[in-house]
Amino acid sequence: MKLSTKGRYAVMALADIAKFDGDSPVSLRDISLRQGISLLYLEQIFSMLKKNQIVTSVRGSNGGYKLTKSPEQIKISNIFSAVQENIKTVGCKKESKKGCNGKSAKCITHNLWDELELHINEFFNKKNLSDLIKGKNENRV
Amino acid sequence: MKLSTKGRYAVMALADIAKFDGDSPVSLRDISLRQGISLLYLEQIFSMLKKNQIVTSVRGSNGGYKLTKSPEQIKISNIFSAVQENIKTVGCKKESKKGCNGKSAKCITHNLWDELELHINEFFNKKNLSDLIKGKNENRV
DNA sequence: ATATACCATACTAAAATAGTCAAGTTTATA
DNA sequence: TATAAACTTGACTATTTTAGTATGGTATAT
Ligand code: FES
Ligand code: FES
Repeated sequence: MKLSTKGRYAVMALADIAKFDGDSPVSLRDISLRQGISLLYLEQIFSMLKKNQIVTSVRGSNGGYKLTKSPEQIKISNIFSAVQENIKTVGCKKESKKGCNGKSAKCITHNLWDELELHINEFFNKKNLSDLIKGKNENRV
Repeated sequence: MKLSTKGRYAVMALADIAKFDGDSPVSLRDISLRQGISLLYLEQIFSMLKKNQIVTSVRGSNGGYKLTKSPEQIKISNIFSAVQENIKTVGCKKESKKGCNGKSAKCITHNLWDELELHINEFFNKKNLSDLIKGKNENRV
């Protein structure tokens, strides 16, 4: 089990915007250069972030992206669900009565994975963008 | 991010053994039938569980597998690391000085993923097999 | 005008996953 | 002692997911 780059890059890029935020929007080109992420890949990611109102865009020369809210208000969970990289521990559908192995009842491990999912989502709900750009992270790229 | 079947099946199968534990060992054939997991896949998984002393095997007719310890003593984290399905949130090497994007420093999100990994491992350290076979799970398959 | 930067869709190589297949060895028991 | 049940090992493969590229736009500041 590992985190996908899509989710990680989304957070990384938004943290970059939060850090270099000013009057003018931040361009994907700058983020690409600073964070070492492919520009084309960033475009794909930001398309989703925009659709989900995490960022707004300014087109044209000197354009770029801005956060829709303050970094404190943007939770990691918001970002992950925007790029559709949700934590999905259980293989079985939540609404379905069927279990993960096609049986009629939920399996013996079902509650465990459900609890884990809750646990992780709690973590992502507690953390926001501003947590990343303050304190001991200050000197990070 | 999702859990692999290998890790989930390992826990499921061991919970099955814990539940049907008696004098005689539990055969993979029985587990396969009860839990709806491919027998051949189970064999692969149990090979690893045996190598890591989670189970012992009894060969021959009427053979099978037994837990090496009581269900209370077998933590989910033990099982996951035995089948090499460890949680690995960060893309970058722990010991390396380099970041996930090839840069010389750790990236701005590094601490976050590290914390998450710790968080998840804590959960898996707290949970053991006996948690699965008691209480509200009793009526589960 | 034109360069910069966002926007959208389609495509693809590589890696990981979720198994299967083949060919054994061991041992209880009929 | 024949036989079937069950463990053991290693290689193999189809499918899916991931992590991007590629192409061809549109909008706008200068
Ligand atoms: S994980 Fe939900 S039924 Fe098995
Ligand atoms: S996750 Fe470790 S440096 Fe980016």
